[in-house]
Amino acid sequence: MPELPEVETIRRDLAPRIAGRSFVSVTLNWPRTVQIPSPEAFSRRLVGKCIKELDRRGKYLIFRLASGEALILHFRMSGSLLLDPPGEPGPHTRAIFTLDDGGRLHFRDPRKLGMMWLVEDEGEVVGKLGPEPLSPAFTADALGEQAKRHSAPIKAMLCDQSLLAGVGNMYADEALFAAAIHPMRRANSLSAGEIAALHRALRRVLEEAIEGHGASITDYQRPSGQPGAAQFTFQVAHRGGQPCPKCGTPIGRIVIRQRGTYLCPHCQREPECHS
DNA sequence: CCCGGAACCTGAAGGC
DNA sequence: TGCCTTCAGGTTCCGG
Repeated sequence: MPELPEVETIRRDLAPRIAGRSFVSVTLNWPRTVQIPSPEAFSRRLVGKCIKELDRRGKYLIFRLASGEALILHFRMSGSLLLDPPGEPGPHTRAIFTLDDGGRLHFRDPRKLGMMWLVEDEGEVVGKLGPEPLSPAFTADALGEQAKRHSAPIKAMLCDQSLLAGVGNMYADEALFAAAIHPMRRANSLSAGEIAALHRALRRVLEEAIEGHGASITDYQRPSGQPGAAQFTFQVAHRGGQPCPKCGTPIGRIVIRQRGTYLCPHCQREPECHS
């Protein structure tokens, strides 16, 4: 599931290879991936357009075009973007972008939940996102102010894209474990010390995952087809039943807001039971 | 405002 | 072995 570190890896891998290239053709095998405009207009308008730069906002990958338009991709659960994959396009290839140097970009997405947009104003798609967790603007104070205003479980707050961009299920669990905070704790119950620890943990967990080129838990792969290695550094995420690296207690799994949540029941103490 | 639940999807895993 | 059910989860939308 591509979250911030996975999308950032795709951006870094791809940027030097496709900056300055133009689209020669666009083939849509699953047109419903396209949100804006119509699939026909999407393909037609992309042809001939030059890629100025690749950017990322939260979990969105943004192709800034020389025309001023933006091609935006979201990978949701199972999407990946492959550059020049060997052989014929696989059965899960939903779109193929051919570039003017012969390069081919395959949008692969087994579960068909991925999305693409071609827009004049990227704010139309990414305008409502919260701050980037790795930007200087995201301070511990900013996180604390945010937390004060929310009584929801802290994990739900971390995963809310309008409050913080790019953190999803896996990295929220990892950050909360690193900060020794139970994911069910109400956001506005966290002490200043806990907020500071959580802020540090978020940054460290995301930076380390980027260094590991993302986590290949299920379908994610780098544009080269290689897997990432960040999953090997996970302490709790997707490690139910295995011993906690800090204390040896078996990692537990609970459900918060319909999402599987991994935690150490010993290191991350339960919030007060209010019967 | 806050929350739960469904919908979108299909491959994998579990039950019988 | 094989069919059926359930689950996974990011985002959006609907309803209580």
